[in-house]
Parts: sequence; C-alpha cells; structure tokens
Amino acid sequence: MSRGSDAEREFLEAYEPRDYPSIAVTVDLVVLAVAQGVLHAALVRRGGHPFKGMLALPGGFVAPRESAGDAAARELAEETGLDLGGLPAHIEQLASYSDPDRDPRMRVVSVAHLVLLASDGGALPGLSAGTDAASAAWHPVHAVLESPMAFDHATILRDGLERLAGKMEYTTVAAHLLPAEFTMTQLRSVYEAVWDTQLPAGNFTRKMLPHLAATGRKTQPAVGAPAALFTAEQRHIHPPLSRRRTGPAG
Amino acid sequence: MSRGSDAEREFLEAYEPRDYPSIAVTVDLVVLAVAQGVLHAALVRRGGHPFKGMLALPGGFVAPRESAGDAAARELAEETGLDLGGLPAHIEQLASYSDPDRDPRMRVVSVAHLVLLASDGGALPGLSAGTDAASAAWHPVHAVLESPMAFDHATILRDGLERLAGKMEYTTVAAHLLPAEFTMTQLRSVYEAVWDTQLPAGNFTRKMLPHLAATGRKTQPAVGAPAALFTAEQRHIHPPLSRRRTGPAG
DNA sequence: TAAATAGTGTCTGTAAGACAGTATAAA
DNA sequence: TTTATACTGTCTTACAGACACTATTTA
Repeated sequence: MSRGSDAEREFLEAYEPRDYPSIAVTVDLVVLAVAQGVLHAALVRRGGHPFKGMLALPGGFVAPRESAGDAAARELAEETGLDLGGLPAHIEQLASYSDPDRDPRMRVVSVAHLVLLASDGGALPGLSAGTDAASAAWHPVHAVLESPMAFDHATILRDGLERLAGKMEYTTVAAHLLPAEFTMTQLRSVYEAVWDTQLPAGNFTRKMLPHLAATGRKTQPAVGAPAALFTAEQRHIHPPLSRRRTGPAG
Repeated sequence: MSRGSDAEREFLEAYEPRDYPSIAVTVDLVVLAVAQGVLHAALVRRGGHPFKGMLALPGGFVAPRESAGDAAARELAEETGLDLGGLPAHIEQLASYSDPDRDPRMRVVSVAHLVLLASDGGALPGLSAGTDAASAAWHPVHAVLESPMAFDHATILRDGLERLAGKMEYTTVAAHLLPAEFTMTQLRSVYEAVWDTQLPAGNFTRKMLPHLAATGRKTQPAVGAPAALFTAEQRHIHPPLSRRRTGPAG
C-alpha cells in the first residue's frame, strides 16, 4: 500500500485479506533482430537453479511505481545494454503467462513483450553485459526453438514469433527490424527471414509499394543497380500478404 | 509462498525483498453477446467508491493457485451467473493493464479476457445475480462507449471490441456468438452488429461458405424460405473479409 | 560486354463487388 | 398471387501469381 490513510481504510473495507494474494509480476522480453537473412533472439543463459544452464528470455520484476511497458523498456536496457530511448526500436505487449507453477520458486505472473530492433541486415545490434550477472547473446530463433528453454519461455518465444509473423501480413511492422530508410530488397529479406520462405521480388514490390514512402535517395552498392530507399508508413495492408510460399514451382 | 522450504530458501537467496513488490493480479471480463442485431456487453454498476454508480467490467482477483484463464471462468460464473462449463462460450486473453494508478486504492495489474456468449439473436443470455453484491446487466456496446466508465474499463472494452472486430475478418470466431448450428443470415447479422455496418448477402455467402460445414438440416421459419443450418469450422479465412461498408452505392 | 541487382510490363486465372434472377415457403 | 426470405448465376473489374524483360551500375 504505502498510500494515503483514506485510500488505505477504503481498501481494507472493500477486500478480505485472502482476496489479494501476493503475486509477483514480471516482464519477459522476446527481443528479435535479423542478420544474414536469419531471425535472431536475444537470450540469456541461466546461471542458477532452476533450469541452470538453459536459455531463457531476458526479463525482471515490475517495480511498484512503473507499468509493465515501462518495466520492459528498463529491463531491455539493463539486461542487454540496449536503450530504447536512443534506438529505433518497437515494443508491444504480447500476452500474460500466469500458470501457478510456471516458476517453481514462487507465484509469478509475467507480462511478455515483443521487442523489434533495427539492424542493417549484416550485423546484429551489440549486446553489452548489464548490471545483471547473465548477459544476453543472439541466437537463431528457428534453431533455438528445437531445444527446450527455461520455464515456459519456449512457449512465449513461439507466441512472439507467431505474433510477428502474423502481424507482418497486414501491417508494415517488419520495417522496425530495419533502419529508418531501407530498400525494397531489405524489407523482402526480413519477410523471408521471419516467414522462413522465399517471396517473388516483383510481386512483393507491387504489393508493398503503396504502403511505403519513397525518400528519393538511393543506395550506392558495390555491385548491381542502386536501390531506392523508402520509409514505412504505419498502416494496414488490405488485403494482406500471403504467407504461404510462392515463386517458381518445384 | 507456502511452498516447500527448499524452494523458499532458494527464493530468498535469489531475490532481494524490494524486488518483488506485492501487486494484486485481477481479471477483467469483456463479455459480449448479440441480440436484435445489436452487440451487448455484460457490465456491473459500481456500488462503492471509487467510481460509485458508474459502469464497470465484471472481474475479480486471481486466486493463489489458479491461472488468469481459470480466474476468468470462475469470475464469469460468480458475477454473471453464467457457467462456461455448460454453455457454448468462447474465452480468450485480451491484454494486461498495468498503469500504477489505474486503481486509486492499490496497485492492481489486470489481465483482461474476452468472452463471447452464444445467443439465437433474439434474447440475450440470462444473467442472474451471483454471490457478489452488484450483478451484471446487458448494455448496448456502441452506446455505452459514449459515456465514461470506471477505472480504465472503457479502454479495455474498446480494445476487446476492436480485437473481436479484427479477428472476425480472418477467422470464424463470430460463430461463437451464435448457437452451435446457425444460418448464413444469422452469421451475417453478427458481422453487421459487431462491425456496425451492412454486408451484401450474396457475396457474404460466397465468401463464407468454404469455411462452414453444412449440417443438412434446415430452419422452419414462420415466413420465408427455410435456411440451411451450418456449423463453423475454426479456420483462417484468407484473404480476409473486408470490414468497410459495401452494398448499394448511396 | 558480362555480371549482378533493381525495377517494370504483361499475361492469365481467380475472386470480389454488384446485382439480377430463381427457389421455397406462408398467408 | 403476393410477400418474405434464402439462395444462385453472371457480368465486370481488380489484382495476385508467374515470369519475362528492361534499367542501372561495377568490373
């Protein structure tokens, strides 16, 4: 509590003590970025029991005076060295996980968040060790989902991946995995990395073009034709892109 | 805690007391049903402060040994007299709301759930007063959103409505607002009620037919031709329905 | 001019939107 | 036969999918 005595009295009148069990509230972060055409997740390796040595999502407790969204941004900075304030990043609430036995140590309800970090497709954003003992490192998502993870974090990661893959069908959210200005080919590469498929370039351009804004600038590639640079306009794509594989038959 | 002493010791070693503030976890329910072509929400009127006399979502605390989903089903029964066990109902997690000041009495994180109740379109499911003082009653959603609600419940209700409206574009979730067997016209009426629009019957049938299973049975209406009865196959509709108004120009 | 990548044009098939027409019942 | 509702057919247009072709750069 630690609020005014009026509120305190009102509270005590309204609820029986047994009604408000102490439940710890945490955030777990699904932090994603693309490099070399492969989707990666920032994961920590657990140093202590339970699930010692296994991979887990970064995360931590929600403080008394912050929202889950604020806690997510803070934990992202603490556990990965990344600061949402200075980065082109996208954060959104994913879902909450509340199975009573999801953490064997205590009752924990976790509000999972999805974080998309921009990268130019070559190198992943740098993760520096934070104040926490375990520091985060990048792992290829589709590979890491083959093995078990700590707690219910494999489920959360899968849900986060599915949220991203689904939302990319009908929004330009994928642009958050790229710098502010990007080429059509870069954007298509993000789609191919997340959907784990190939998309025909011509039709992708035709479908996506109305939802992007041309900057007028072009890239200066080492080889090949220069590509136009776009910025994303956050809007609905209707009808959505099709996720199923297309391209040459065979 | 109230767990084994091993777990307790491990817990005490792992966390500083200040790290796990006591935060109450609740569920808030967006309970929806359709009657007379209008979407209704089951709401309670607050009997005490704060927000005395205003409309609020039904809900309550998550118990120490239940998940948020279990709590949602239990609270639905307690506050509305409805029992998920004996009803064709659909429940899914919506989102969590964690602003530190969302409840002036104490720190409360709420995991909102969306509940869809079946009705034949004529009468709404009966709501009987439960053990709680305030009992729920049905209110037209689009009208009730004009006035303020208690806490952040207007936001939650709006989010729930938007979730339903969006999901109806690309799934057969709307069928959960109807009995197990329903006619194409009934299903179209649900779409029109939630989207607050008119849809052309012929094209709606053509688009929806592949996603429904014909039972072979027909209705016996007082007037007009008998209509075929369908059951829904839960599947993705791709490409999705268009929510924008169509039909005769003007 | 060859290689590599970016971008455009176009053909075809499918399906949405519009709406007229037919079918099946009760009064 | 009229009324009311359910359902089907069809015409037009839009656009996705497939894929060939052109454009722009470096070597």
